[in-house]
Amino acid sequence: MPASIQDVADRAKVSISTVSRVINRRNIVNEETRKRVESAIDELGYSPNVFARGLMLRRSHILGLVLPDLHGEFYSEVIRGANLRARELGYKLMISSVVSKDDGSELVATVADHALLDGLAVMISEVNTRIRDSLRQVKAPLVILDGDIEGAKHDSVVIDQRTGTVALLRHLVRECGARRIVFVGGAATNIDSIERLKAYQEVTREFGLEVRADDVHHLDYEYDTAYEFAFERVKKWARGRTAVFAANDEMAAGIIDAALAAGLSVPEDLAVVGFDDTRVASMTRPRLTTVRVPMSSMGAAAIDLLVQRFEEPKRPAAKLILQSELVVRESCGAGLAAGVH
Amino acid sequence: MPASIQDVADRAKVSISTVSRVINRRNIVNEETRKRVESAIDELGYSPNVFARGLMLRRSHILGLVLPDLHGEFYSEVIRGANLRARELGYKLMISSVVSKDDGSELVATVADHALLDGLAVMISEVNTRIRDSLRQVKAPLVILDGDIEGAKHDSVVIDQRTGTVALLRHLVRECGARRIVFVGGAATNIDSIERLKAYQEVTREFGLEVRADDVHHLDYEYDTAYEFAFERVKKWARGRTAVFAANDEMAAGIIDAALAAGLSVPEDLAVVGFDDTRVASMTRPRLTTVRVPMSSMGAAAIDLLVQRFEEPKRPAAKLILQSELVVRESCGAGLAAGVH
DNA sequence: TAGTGAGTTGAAAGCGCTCTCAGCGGTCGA
DNA sequence: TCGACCGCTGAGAGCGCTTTCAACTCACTA
Repeated sequence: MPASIQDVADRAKVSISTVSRVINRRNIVNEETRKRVESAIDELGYSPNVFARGLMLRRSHILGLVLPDLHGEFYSEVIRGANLRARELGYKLMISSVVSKDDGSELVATVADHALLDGLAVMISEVNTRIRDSLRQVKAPLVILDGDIEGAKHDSVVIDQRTGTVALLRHLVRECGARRIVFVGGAATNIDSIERLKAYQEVTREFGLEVRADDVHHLDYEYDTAYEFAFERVKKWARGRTAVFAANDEMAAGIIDAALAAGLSVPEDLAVVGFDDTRVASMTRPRLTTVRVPMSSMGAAAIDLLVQRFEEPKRPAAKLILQSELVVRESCGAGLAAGVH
Repeated sequence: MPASIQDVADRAKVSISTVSRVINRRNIVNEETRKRVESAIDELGYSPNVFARGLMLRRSHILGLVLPDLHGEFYSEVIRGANLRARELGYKLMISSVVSKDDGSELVATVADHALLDGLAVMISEVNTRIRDSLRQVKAPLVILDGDIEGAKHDSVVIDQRTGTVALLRHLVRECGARRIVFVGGAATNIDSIERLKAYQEVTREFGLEVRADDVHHLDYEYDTAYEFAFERVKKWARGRTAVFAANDEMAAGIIDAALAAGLSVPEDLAVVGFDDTRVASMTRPRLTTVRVPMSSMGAAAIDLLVQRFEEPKRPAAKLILQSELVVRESCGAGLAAGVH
């Protein structure tokens, strides 16, 4: 049984009130008394019971982070950013994931005992009403990553995918001479995919590019799926100045490998670009032209907003927009086209 | 202010004792009363206060996971495995990292309020006395991943790196015809590196392979470092039937790319193998022959041991050994050598 | 008729802490 | 000389819960 505040008080020959005062750094304690208490604390290796404290203060200094899935570099970086910042600010981080086909009940379970959590950051990747419903019930400070819940006021961190995507696609058309762009997205309900598709439609319209019926596809963000999917089509795609815009790097890698396996060369016969700028983007050959997303900054920003909210509960809901950024490598064939033009 | 047990009691016209009994599934409550209480709970959206409960029960159902660094796929997979298993068993996971050059005090800070944590899993990657010292003070159930603390009894999960490494290196010699193996490790104090180096020495001795003074190197597990390091040496290495054994996949990828950049071909001029079987291992060209490490199983196993410990506090310290496994791809040139032999 | 025990419930203690309030001795201005 | 105030400290209430203990009701048995 660890030492309690009473043990410390006994040893220092003071009341527990005084011990409490010493701990909470109220400098209203006599110098000498304070020293006596402090050494009693040291000798007993005392540290205040978190539960008793939480019960009184209604503050746990624990923040929750809920992600769609813990797989892959993207999430790992978000966690990393959040963890570091939480540490800096004196908070602890509790992590949880929501399995993909969740109806929201699991999320509620994670969140329900929000007496435990001072605040909660949730990353939303699916347009799923159930999840939104359950989130709306959360009373603790809430930060939504990458999405929005109407009807609930909360802070949010979003990535401006549009700017990056538009820059990427314009680059494809202007610098790389693409005349047709094929879109390969994640699930049709995936928020990021939807955003990227929107930007895709915007740019194709801007340049008057023809979008054929089978130029927009929805897969699942996986390498293997993209590989198989692409393997049957790359030859067709390769006729004409076609570029493939994959909504993440993994799929782009799969498509590149499918093209190479089919005897094509990238980017000469087919340009391929990705999204996220994860580790794989610099591992493919040719290396991927992609859009960099500030993953760890997202996590850190979420924590920042949460903590700010504690300090200033009345502040109007903030929406933090993080920029995405075009990263040009070889897979788009910019160098080539520059010669052609 | 969320509803308390008293609110529920009032609404159901019973005492708080009865509410408590209903919650804790003691079936000693009258059917009818129970229903009344349950609907009161529903109507108020009541959920018990974690702190009050923790104060009484001295159990939080929160487990801690401390990792050396949250960067990279390896750790991300450990977290994932741990998170999933914790969920299954009804526990929550608190994550923290220890910055690399820590003296252990940060770790203590993470751990100190162990009233909060029911148990703790710590991954150790450096032979660092300070960290060990602070870990020895932990009284809560402790599981050490990938290391050992003498003087403290605790459960541990280790990966049998030897078996996998030996299989890998024997494969290099027997199937790929390597006559010289260069070792490129992580930091000299890194536990995994040390283990892998031991196995390296064992196999070179077994086959009577000459190990020159500059055949063993210690870098930092990074792609870039390995690339630069290798770039100056690959031509020298390539004379003779040399293979490079990098202690992780990232470095192996850097070395492959350095070799290709220097105009060599892998594995014909130089065989390169890695360790971990992370995502990059299948992204390099040629793809990496490596050793698969059960990353997410490690995390899950740690949680299992922790929970078992609660149920059976007196059980002697267990050491769970997870196997590593040789994964043969193209970078070692097995196919080639088979032809040569 | 009283005693027994099962089934069910409530009163109250107490977990370890924070915080309000009152009380101590002493100094100071009126 | 007295009240006001200051610096410091302790008593005690109370946070929301679990759990012990006693009590009450209602068969059922001796």
